[in-house]
Amino acid sequence: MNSDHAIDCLSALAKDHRLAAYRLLVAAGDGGIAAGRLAELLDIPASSMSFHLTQLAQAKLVEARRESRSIIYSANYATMTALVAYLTENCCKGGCCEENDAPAKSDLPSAIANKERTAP
Amino acid sequence: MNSDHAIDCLSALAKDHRLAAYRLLVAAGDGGIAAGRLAELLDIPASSMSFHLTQLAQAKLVEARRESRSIIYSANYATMTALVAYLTENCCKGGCCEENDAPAKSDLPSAIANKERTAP
DNA sequence: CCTATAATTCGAGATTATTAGAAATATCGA
DNA sequence: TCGATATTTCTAATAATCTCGAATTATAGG
Repeated sequence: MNSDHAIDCLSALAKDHRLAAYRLLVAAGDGGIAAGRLAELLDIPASSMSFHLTQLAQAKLVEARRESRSIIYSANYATMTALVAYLTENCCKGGCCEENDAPAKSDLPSAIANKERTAP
Repeated sequence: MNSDHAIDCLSALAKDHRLAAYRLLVAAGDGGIAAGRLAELLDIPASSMSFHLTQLAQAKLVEARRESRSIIYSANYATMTALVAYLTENCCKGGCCEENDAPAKSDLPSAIANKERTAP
């Protein structure tokens, strides 16, 4: 996971409808939930649900499979695991989270990370 | 951490300038970085930097302290720890992340979580 | 008190996201 | 093939967010 993908994931989860949908999918497990059923549960129009599911799918947080007329969505746990690892490794250095063995090669551009003060 | 606060945190981190700023603050440790220096490092106007720092502060991901004329920002690790815990407990159930001892009382409204199908 | 420095707040414009109905696509069963 | 169901794509309106210069507030040092 690089910071661009992390931002995609964070954006995808940063909206109540989508976080709720994602949590329902996690709770549902590998069986997943059909798009229309999710729209029903969240009480939003099918086209809006489709829009949100596209965001989650683009971030690879969920996967879709067709099953007869329905399209069944399910959580992609690998991406969430990678997101949590990214946050732990890049955003907790030395401060939070119990252990920090992994050095986590930074993708902060060195031009920024090492930039010098103009007037010391 | 409830889902509202989680969404605040996710939104705050879901923008490149803010994620970069947060990561710089994590790297800087408790010493923190002054607002103006962050603006300089990220190459954006002070007013824009201030806008982003306000978002991070509202989510409680960073803290501000005045030090003479400067305002020094530093990462609040407790919030990131809580966010990672929220994601692990509520968004990984049974699927990702090694262990899942904590049952994590859900704040999914039961009206949604338990809603019945209209046509079974 | 005055000036310089460091930040924030204000305000308006630009950009990006979200919503939702209507139209289009795909599947199934008769 | 036809009609019903499930979903996505298109479209346009609405809403939210981001940007940044100008004005404002706070601190420090003559």
